Amino acid sequence: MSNSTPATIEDVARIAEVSIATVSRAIHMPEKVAKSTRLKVNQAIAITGYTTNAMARSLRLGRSNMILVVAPDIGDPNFSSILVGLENEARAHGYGVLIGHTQNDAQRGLEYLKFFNSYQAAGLILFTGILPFGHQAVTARLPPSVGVFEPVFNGGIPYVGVDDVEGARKAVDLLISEGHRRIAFIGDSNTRLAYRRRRLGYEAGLAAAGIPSNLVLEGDGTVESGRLALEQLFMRDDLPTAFMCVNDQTALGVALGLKARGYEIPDDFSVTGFDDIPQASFMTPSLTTVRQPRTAIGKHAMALLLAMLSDRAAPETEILLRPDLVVRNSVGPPPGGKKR
Amino acid sequence: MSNSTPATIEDVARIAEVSIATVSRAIHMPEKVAKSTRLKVNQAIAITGYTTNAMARSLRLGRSNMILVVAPDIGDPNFSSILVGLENEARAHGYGVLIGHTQNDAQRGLEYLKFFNSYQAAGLILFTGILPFGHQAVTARLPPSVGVFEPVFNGGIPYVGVDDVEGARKAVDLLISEGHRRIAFIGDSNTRLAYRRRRLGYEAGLAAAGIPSNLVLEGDGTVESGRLALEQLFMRDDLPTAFMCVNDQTALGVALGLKARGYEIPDDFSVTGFDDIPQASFMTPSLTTVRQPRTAIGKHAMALLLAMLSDRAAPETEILLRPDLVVRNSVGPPPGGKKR
DNA sequence: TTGTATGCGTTATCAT
DNA sequence: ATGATAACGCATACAA
Repeated sequence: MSNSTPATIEDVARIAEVSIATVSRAIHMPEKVAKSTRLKVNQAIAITGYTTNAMARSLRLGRSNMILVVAPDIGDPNFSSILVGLENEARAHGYGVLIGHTQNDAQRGLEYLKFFNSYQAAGLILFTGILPFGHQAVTARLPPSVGVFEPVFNGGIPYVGVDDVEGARKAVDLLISEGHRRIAFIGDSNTRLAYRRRRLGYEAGLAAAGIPSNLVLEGDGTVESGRLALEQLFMRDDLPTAFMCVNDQTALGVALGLKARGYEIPDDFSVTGFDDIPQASFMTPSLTTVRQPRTAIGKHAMALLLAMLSDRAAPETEILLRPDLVVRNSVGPPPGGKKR
Repeated sequence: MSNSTPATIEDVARIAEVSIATVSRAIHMPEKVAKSTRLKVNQAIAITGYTTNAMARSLRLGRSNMILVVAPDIGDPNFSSILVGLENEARAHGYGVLIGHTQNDAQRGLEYLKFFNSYQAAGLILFTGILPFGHQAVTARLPPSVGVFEPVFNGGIPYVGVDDVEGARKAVDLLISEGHRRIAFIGDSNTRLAYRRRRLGYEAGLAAAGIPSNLVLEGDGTVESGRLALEQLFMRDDLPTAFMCVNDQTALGVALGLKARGYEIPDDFSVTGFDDIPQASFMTPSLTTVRQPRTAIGKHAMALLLAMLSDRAAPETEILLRPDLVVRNSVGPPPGGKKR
């Protein structure tokens, strides 16, 4: 059965009593081979337990069936669920997933470019908003690539993400429908497009309800920044009845700060987040937030990349998935009751 | 600069005006080559931006420098931090990390054996406690493999984990030192060795303090099972003052159940967990638990595997890292106050 | 429909 | 210290 050295195409050919060319054809172009021979070959494959040597194949083809997935931080809790989608889709099409994380280190990014080259990877999935390798030099002829979450700096690379505007809009709309009029937005001043779009959704919602622009504070997306923003608001004595946060971490910070000051959520204040990270459902109160369909994003990103590899058709440049509002317990009517 | 087709060893040889054999030597056995030639070669490499074609190399060597990491569920939040350790260590030694998840599906496991073969992976990191491929057939000659968290069923494979007994011991000892005497253990009836060991630590702690064996309930490690175990205890009207849980999920379930019944933690009951999953620090109250040094586990596992690959020395069979007790706010003295 | 033969880029063996 | 060359396993152009 499993002999010391893996069976090669020659072993199969010998047993099937055909040439190696025929074996190769039987595998890759079955219709070009007589039914009877095909049968013999398949039997021989079964007997030997033959598996194509991917290295030899890639060498011959000048391209491997591996996809390199580069993320700034593979330890990010959001990353794994995306990875699931990526991996499933890749595997289903006979591709392997090679992972690497850059730790936001440009040097490391360059290393990965070499790596990519060395492994003749067929394509690239990019998690960072920016190209991990020096833009200028490489941008010209980049391998088939797909971004996840947001456009890759310098453009030209299609990406799969979530409709942040719509997601944010759903959150404000909920708040407004509960009767809130003074709604603060705790944003993220980083340049990530996703964050800017969430703010856009917030503003659009306000505008649609005829509410003049409200309080916007920019943090940096961390728990701490949520807490800080809250303190600022208290200092300015300019309190909203609801806090709409650019992500769940920020919302967590706000919730923690509110609790520390002795307030109850959602009785005294309402809070919403964005992303639906795992702990969102375990906070007290559990957080009303906007869910990123992570596995689906991974799946779509990989599917798009694979499509680019087979067709040479110009890919869609942007695929936005529909985010869902996850209603939990951090939102209620404002203290004075539902205004209208 | 970055030409349409990557530079090969021949390009380098031509520019350096040496043979390809010399280039190869200059790279892999620099001491066997004259200093002056070495210099020329290095310059040529710099000029061309040459990177070894990993496919060709692997084909020639009969083995690639890729490590296959197989986990039952790469979406598990615990997985990513381990992955960081694995990836860093691998990369530092010039290895790539190929990932796959079996979804606990035996069929999928078999598929990965083929995959492993096809990619000529140099080694295997196993997350499951059991071999993903049919044991009997393959066990005989398995590739160099290392388990993570716990021994791989059927043994023979070294693994890196945490000292569960010691970790559990630290938790009971804390509880005991706070004055608790009636300490329930909510376990996990699954066959995972780690879980059994945690119970062992619990019993050892009790024994050391001269406390007769207490209440042990077996769940299945889920949030729900924690809640259920709690209900059973209430039904039996046989309440402890502290709940020591086999993992954080279970502890979460217990905490939720306690809260639902209107009790305060840690005033009415103390609760401990194990693992230190991300949400442990965000629960209210934050959970006192035992931390798995995840990144370190990954790092050690990969280091061990790599060592096995270079030395052919028989590896240590078990590496147990020291777990740390993370003291947060879910433990206090029992209601009656610290006894004796 | 099938077989023969070439080359993909390396490393290692054997000469020199 | 260096060079020529074979072989790794495969896919395909070309011949039959």
